[in-house]
Amino acid sequence: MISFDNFTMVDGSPIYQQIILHIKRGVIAGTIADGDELPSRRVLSALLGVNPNTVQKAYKMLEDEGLIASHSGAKSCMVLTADTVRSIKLELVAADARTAVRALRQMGISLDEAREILEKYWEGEEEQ
Amino acid sequence: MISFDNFTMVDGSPIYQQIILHIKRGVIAGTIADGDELPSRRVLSALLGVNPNTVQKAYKMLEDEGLIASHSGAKSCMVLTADTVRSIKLELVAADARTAVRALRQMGISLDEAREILEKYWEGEEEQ
DNA sequence: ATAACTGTGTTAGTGGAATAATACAGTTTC
DNA sequence: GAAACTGTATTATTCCACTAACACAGTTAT
Repeated sequence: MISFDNFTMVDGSPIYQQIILHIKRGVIAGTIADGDELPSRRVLSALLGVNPNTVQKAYKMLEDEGLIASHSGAKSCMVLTADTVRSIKLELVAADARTAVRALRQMGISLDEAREILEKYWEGEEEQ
Repeated sequence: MISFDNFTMVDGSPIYQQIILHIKRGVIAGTIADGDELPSRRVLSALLGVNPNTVQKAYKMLEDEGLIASHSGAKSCMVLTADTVRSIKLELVAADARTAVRALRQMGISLDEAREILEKYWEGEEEQ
C-alpha cells in the first residue's frame, strides 16, 4: 500500500496537484512501484482531511496519464514501466530545475553562487 | 524607466503576482534601483495586454510593502535601501531554493546529481 | 445474501482572479 | 490655463478552479 505518511500539505497550489506530485515523486524515488495498491479515495481523503472528490480528481488525472488502473469496486493500483518512470523523472526534474534556474538567473545570481545556495539549502532540508 | 521587455507571462499563477516577482527580481539583479520610475498603470496594462486594475493591484501591494512610492498625479517610483534589497534577496532566494531542493530530495536525487542538473539547466537557460 | 467496502458520476456552492466601465483629483507639459 | 497625462477609488460582472455533498453501481469478504 502506498504511504502518505510524509505528505505535507502546502497552500498556494491545488491539493489534487500536490497528491499527483507526491505520487510521481515517490515513483521516481523508487518508493512506489508497479502493481502497488493505492489507498481508496475515501480512505485517503479522510487521512488528508479533504473531500473525496479532491482525491478522485487526482486519481482520475493519473489514470488518464496511464499511471493508475482503476476497476470499479476494486482498489486502484499503479501501472508502471521502466520507460514511464524514466519519462516522468525527466519531466519533473526538468520542470523543477528550469523554474529554479530561471528564477536565480533573473536575480542576477552567478553559477558559483547558485552552487553555494544549493549546498546550503541541501543541508537545511536534511530533516526528511 | 523600469523595463518590462523580457517579461514573459506564464499561466498558473496570477498576473499581478508575476508583475511583483518581475520587479523584485529586477531589484535583486540590480537592474532596478532606488528612485527609478515605473510605467504608469495604464501604459503597463496596455503593454501586457491586461486590465489596468491588475497592474494597480500589483503596484498597490508593492506600495504596502514600502517598495514603491505613489503620489497622485505623478509617476510612481521605487523606494529602495540597501537593507530592503538585502532582505528581499534573502526572502526570494530562500523560497526558490527551498522549493527546488525539497522537490529534488523527494525524488531521491543525490547532491551530486543535483549539481549536475544545476549546471546542465544553467546552460540551457543561457538565452536571456 | 448481506454488509461493507470499492470506483464513478452529477450537481451545487465558494472564493479568488480578472475584466469592465466609470468617476474624480492631482501633475505635468506646452 | 488647457490638454493630456498621472494615481486612486468604486462597483458590478464574469469566469473558473477548487471543494463539497450526495446518489448510484460494482466488488469483496464473511
